[in-house]
Amino acid sequence: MAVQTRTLKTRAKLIEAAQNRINEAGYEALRVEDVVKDAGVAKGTFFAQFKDKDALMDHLIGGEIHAFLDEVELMEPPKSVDEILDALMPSFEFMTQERFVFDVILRHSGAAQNSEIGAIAQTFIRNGTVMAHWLAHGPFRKDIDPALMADGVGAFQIQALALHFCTAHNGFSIRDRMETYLNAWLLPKPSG
Amino acid sequence: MAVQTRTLKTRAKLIEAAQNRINEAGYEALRVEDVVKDAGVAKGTFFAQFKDKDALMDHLIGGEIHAFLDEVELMEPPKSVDEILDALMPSFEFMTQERFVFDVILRHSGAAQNSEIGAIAQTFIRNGTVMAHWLAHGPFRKDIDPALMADGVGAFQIQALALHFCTAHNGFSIRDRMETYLNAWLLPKPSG
DNA sequence: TCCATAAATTGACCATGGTCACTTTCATAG
DNA sequence: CTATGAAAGTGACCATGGTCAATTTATGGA
Repeated sequence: MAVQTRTLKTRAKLIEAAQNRINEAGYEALRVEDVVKDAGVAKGTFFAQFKDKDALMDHLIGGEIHAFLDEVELMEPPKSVDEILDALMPSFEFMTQERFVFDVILRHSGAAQNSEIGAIAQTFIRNGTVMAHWLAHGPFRKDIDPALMADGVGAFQIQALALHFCTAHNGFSIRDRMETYLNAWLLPKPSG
Repeated sequence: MAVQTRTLKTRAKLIEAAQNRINEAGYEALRVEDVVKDAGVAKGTFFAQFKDKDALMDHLIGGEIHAFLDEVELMEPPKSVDEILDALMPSFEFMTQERFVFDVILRHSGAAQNSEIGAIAQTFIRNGTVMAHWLAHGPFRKDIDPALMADGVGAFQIQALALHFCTAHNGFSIRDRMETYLNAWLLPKPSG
């Protein structure tokens, strides 16, 4: 039998309840019990809709990041490292609003361990595609594949975000650190 | 009053019990209840010794990585990307033995959120120091700070390990992917 | 030696994510 | 319209990490 309308409504209720709670108290404070109570369904129903709590987080956080990418995709390809950073900063701010959020992103960034690819993992792929396109058409190094360059940007992104939460490495903002990384990665000058 | 001998013995018993369990069934299967039962202490005692289960994991996994670094520090500075990879591969194998282990490492790599730096975070710092020394003395690009180069190697390391667990990106081994990354990062040829 | 105080330990208890046998609701065939 | 099987939903229950007031044990001074 096909999926019933009922199911979609239930799912929507759960997502709305969760989003409201998050708007009130942040991601970390979200409790499944609160969500099902607000949504007016039983606990088991939650887990019929989402494999686990993390799957809901993936959906919600992934959704936000996708929204940032919607903006980003409308932009002209950047002409400099600085312009790349202008494009990336909004999503960086979202990702660092809570340590918890970044942890969820980290867990899902590599990819879904359970074969099916989640929303967050998708954003990384999408991000890579956009970035590769940009890098191929901008004033950056030409000795390596744009896809590889994009891959590297992703790696440095994670690194810069991770160090942001690190007590030891402070004094540098994420943007400053990213600028250093990207200049060295996208505009190497090994002769000078 | 000072720390009592008792405490050290208790801690040692807990660590030994945990390590035995891990040797039997792996990291993911470790249960605090089993550990305290084997060690012959109450549950509360565990949490007097370790802030939480993750702190024990940090201690044990960090310890293993430190052991790899002990080996690595005895080596001659590598003369090529290939030799760097020879040095790194053993710890990569440890880190990828279980998805769970890699997740713990990820969580602690950035650094301890709770101000005090943990064993895994220490290994990343130590790794950076060794790597910076190597890179400063090897046949690699000279246009950027060795510490920055080392930072980048760390970032690519995480990336390569993360992609290893990614369903989508397979067909490449960690070593192959790292080789591509490091050649592009340490030996850029933007003119050719 | 004995007491006072701090350190260490205990285990009942709690918080919370997740499961599953059972019930209810829906869609469709006859 | 009803029977029937599948999909959806339920909530008591479980697993497991973590807490804390109460208890036991060690230490150093009088």
